[in-house]
Amino acid sequence: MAEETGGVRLTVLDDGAAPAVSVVPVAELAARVRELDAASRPRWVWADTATTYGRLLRAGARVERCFDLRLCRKILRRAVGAPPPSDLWDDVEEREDRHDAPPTLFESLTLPAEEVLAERLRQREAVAASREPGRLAALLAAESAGALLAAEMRHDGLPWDRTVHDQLLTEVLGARPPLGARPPVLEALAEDVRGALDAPRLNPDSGQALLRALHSAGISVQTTRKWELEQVDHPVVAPLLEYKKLARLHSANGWAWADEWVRPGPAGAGRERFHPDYVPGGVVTGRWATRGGGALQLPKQVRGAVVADPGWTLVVADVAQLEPRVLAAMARDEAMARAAHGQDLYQGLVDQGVIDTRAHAKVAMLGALYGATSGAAGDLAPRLLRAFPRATSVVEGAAMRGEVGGTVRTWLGRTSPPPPPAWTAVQDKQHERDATDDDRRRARRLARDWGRFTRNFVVQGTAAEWALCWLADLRARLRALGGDGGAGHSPHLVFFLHDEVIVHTPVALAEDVAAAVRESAAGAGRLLFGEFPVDFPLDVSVVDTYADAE
DNA sequence: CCTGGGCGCGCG
DNA sequence: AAAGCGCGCGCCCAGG
Repeated sequence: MAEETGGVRLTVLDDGAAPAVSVVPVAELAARVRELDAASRPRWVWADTATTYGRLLRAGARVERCFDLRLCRKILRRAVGAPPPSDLWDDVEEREDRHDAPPTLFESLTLPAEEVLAERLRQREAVAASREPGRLAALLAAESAGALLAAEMRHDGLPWDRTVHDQLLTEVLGARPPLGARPPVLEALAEDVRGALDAPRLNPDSGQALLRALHSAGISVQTTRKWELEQVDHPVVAPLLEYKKLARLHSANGWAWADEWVRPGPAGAGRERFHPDYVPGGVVTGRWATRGGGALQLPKQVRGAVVADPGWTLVVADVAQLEPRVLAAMARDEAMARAAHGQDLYQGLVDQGVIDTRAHAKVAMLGALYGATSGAAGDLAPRLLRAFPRATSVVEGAAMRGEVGGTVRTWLGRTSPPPPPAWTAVQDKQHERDATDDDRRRARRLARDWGRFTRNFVVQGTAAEWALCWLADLRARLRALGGDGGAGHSPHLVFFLHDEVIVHTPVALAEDVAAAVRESAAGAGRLLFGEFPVDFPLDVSVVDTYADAE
């Protein structure tokens, strides 16, 4: 599918048949797409899902499957260096690399029909010629399914009760202030802070001024971070920490935020909608990012404003300890999979006698995934190595490749970026004749930094692939439960956060949805890791408000 | 005046 | 206890 002036060009490719080309006027597009999708469940191919599918959604059409050429190209370029450069795509890639593209450019990425077809062929050849075509193909399909879902969730929005939100804000901040002013409670707390520090003109939003005022009052902190302030015994600490917490709420998810991101919902829904702008593939590891609205940082404080429509409910599900489970599976580490059997992997480590307490198990495991070297995590690392040599070798191997400037790949073949030129320059410098100890220290430090990145990349990236497979399968199951998948009357996904989903569903279907969520999780595990015995247990709650999910 | 970096904190 | 991964965003502040 390619957009043209006044219409959209559809080219139907059927194996063995000649391509059938038609140009559909925009006014007829939705009906035509619905008809084709129902008749033959095609895989729609287009340059960019946000552009084209966004338009289709607004016109009232949903589709089952697609290839997002822009996202697939990004993956393929890293993974196999193909498809080859092309002037038409270079612009897109450059803009993405520079991160300075105005959103409007992204939102209207269209290409000539010939280019869409040519690019699809180039990508198909690149996959076929790759080392593991099956896995890469699965990754491209999952990425594209994610793109469909992101567009749908953006379009449908997250049910949001502005009244609850406003009450919540007013309760803790006081009445809404004029634009740019502090709410009364914040102003009072600022005054308390000024009094306690004897700094009458202090603006507590200024980190530098605050640090100076703390020092003047005889408080010797290095930073103004929360955890450091918590160690200090001084009357300023309580009001200052409260100020920081509320100031954050006010600026990040306050009234101004709601004005910008919450809009009226569909007619008859009764509830408004928060419309975040998800960016599939926006993180190097394959996780989604967001652009505006901060949907991936929706604080627990305001989750009470996420409320189902009357007659509807929310099914909230999250995976317990996704990343260590993914590591066990990709490493084929059966000992670790045994410890991961059941709901609580960290307790599993204790029960298997690997580590003494659950708290230690958590610290040690996260340390292994992130590359902690010091503190409790560093001390516990040898125990994990002895208990789970296979899993350990996967992350250690990834770290070693990163430290020497190599790249690593996720389970399905998403490839890490090479280190930046400045990194390589520093590594080269340390071997020159006039290199100083300082140069060598710097090079080693940067090498270890990059090693921690590649170490985490393989696990975080594979976890993101699991989550995409989970989403794609769940989306299909929900469509089957609810007819054509329109958001008006059938269960649909409204939120996704790395290892957590929210489905908005008519109350009568809540149990079916909960079952679907579990089946999809099991299916994602089998799709990626076959019969390797690793569980992906979910915490599922059926609630009226997100705040009530555990 | 705008822009980019640093900081701090929200999320996983 | 407080560093080890990936992000976005709002705020200050220095530099142009």
